[in-house]
Amino acid sequence: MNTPEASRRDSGARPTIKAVAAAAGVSTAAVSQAFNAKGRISEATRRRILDAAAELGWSPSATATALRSARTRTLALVVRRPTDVLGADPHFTELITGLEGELAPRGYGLLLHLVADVAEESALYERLAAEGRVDGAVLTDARADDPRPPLLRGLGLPAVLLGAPHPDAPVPTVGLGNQGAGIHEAVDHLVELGHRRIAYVSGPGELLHTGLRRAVFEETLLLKGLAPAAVLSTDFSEAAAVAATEELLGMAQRPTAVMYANDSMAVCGIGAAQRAGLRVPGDLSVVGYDNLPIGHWLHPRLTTVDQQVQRVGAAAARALLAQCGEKVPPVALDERPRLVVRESTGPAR
Amino acid sequence: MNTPEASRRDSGARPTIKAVAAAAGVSTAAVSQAFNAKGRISEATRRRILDAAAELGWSPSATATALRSARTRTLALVVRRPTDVLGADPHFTELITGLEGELAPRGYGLLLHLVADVAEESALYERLAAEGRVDGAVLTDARADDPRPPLLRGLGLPAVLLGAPHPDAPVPTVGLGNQGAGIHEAVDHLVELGHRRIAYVSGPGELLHTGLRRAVFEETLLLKGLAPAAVLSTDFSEAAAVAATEELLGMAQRPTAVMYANDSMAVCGIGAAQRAGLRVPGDLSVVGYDNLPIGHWLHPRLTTVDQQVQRVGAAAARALLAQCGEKVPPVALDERPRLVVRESTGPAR
DNA sequence: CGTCTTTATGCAACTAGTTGCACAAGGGGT
DNA sequence: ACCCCTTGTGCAACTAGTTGCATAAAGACG
Repeated sequence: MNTPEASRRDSGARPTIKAVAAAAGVSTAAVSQAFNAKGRISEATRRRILDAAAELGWSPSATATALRSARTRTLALVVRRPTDVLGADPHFTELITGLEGELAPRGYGLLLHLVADVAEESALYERLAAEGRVDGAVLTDARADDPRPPLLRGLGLPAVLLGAPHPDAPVPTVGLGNQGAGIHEAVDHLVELGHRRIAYVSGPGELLHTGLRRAVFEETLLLKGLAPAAVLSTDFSEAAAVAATEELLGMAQRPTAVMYANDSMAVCGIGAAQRAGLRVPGDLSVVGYDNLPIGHWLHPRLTTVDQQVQRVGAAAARALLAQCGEKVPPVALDERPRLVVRESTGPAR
Repeated sequence: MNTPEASRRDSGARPTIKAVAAAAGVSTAAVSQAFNAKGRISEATRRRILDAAAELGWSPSATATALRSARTRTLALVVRRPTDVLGADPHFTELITGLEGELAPRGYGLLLHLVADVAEESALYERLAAEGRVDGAVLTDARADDPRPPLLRGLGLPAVLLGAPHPDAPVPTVGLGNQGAGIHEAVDHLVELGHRRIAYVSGPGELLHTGLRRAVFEETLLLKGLAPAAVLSTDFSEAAAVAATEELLGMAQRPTAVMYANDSMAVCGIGAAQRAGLRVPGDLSVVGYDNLPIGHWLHPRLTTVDQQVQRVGAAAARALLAQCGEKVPPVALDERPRLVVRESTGPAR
């Protein structure tokens, strides 16, 4: 009834460093030193302090430590989500998995926020910085004239931007090198299958990665002496993907293959094509982007471009931790996005 | 070159309450009172202080406030993710959306953690509580003899458990009432369509909601004088869903309809059936659970059960905030899970 | 013109750790 | 036996706000 275990649990108030110091018969300074492996304490004293702390179930208060050190051991991830798109892209789940894998073992936490637009996102960073709530931030979806890197730099908040590495960006950029490689491969693949009328369904034009991929798509086709059958922009929503697909299928010379800016849209596109009575890949070949797990299990299995979102997430976490003063080896991202050929692409009719 | 704007941005160190007090010609106590609408300050002084703070770009340090008040204005969401399942279920994205919608406007943050199993999850709560990093936690996936509610109660950490409301649980449970209603409706729907051999693909047996739904499935069939064609348990992974579907399709008397414990598995099941040469719903009817956005866009569109994950998330956030001392009206969850009939179900052959 | 009351403001202690510096104790060398 | 040096430990100040209590200022009233 009165084991140390029980008494620890029962005491409403959390134990403080003073309680531990009293229990071990030392000063609070000694307790602090024992926990931080600094100063000079005998191994015996150290043991005794650690035992007392374990007995009381004490860990240093994150808040007090943060106040003193001006480091919260918390990083921010802000996800921008158009109000009309209900669920966020599973892409983010993958990214978070990659980030967490690096943060958790080092005692860092990930503070997640959802915002509607860039203005709200900027206001949030201002608040997070002013309140000192986080040590750094991961910026997703780099866009042309992105206001966030200069903003965060001005706020003195470490940050990494996900996307194509860019030499003179205000904040370090993390992403697979040669971002266009996957698109290039995909176009090659389709052309080799005999496709000549290939369309591209892009994301919002202001996002850099989407613009880049679209440009690579057009350049690669040009190298083959072909012109795009069509290039449509969407807001990444499922509804827009379906609408774009229907528009493509209604063309006088309809494309025999469509490449989508992400897997979610590709899946919707396949649905739209099938609903229109077309067979994939018999009548229409489809290529996605991201290599989400679900693509492997659909019928037909989705041909897509793997850009290792998790790995990029891990690299971003490392880069950010390094900026926060942690001694962390960087993750080498020497690979490039790669085409994963599955069943949604086939010979042109 | 030297606007207040610029000088604010340039000064490396964040301004403190002292700087604001000095700028406004008052004491730090007055600044604190101005920001917290407590004590008695003249409106004129208040204005002057607020202006000075705005000028300097100052907000109270979240860390210092947290130390003094013993409240961090941060809640934890721990997602348990089997190591072999790569991406987390989009279900969580919906849940997070619902939570964030309530937390953000009140200045609360969501600390997200991913863990491999229950042991790791418990250890994490112990650490979060000992370090005082969060004010409360959202517990997902209630399981039989769940160790987490008593643990969090012992740690003195407010919590809400998502799932079927349960009167004498150690922590409040938030979820739609009459959890079985959706399954009940779905079985009715299938039986009306003439199905007699209906199978159920369940999640891990130790999860309460999955066990409950499976039980309701069996009871409802029994009321109709039918027996389940089969009931299989999986770990919620895509691979397991495909394996279960293949097993069902290989039966001597194969089922004419399959109900899955979530949409992700249902989508994989449709893929597996189509790959086996069956048509959905012509040869096999499929019902999912969750009403993920993607289900609306597939071909065939997925018949599923809507359990309003976002709304439940919002209710959970409110319930937790109320426990943390915030004055928040509770969200009424008088609705029940409802069947959404789309195209993946049809008459039995 | 002094005293009482009301209102506004500041002082100082407090939250829970961390750390520079001073000091004490013990051992070894001369 | 004395001194010095090494090692271990504690005091007190510091991080950035918040708050109870004291006090000052100003107006009202006798």
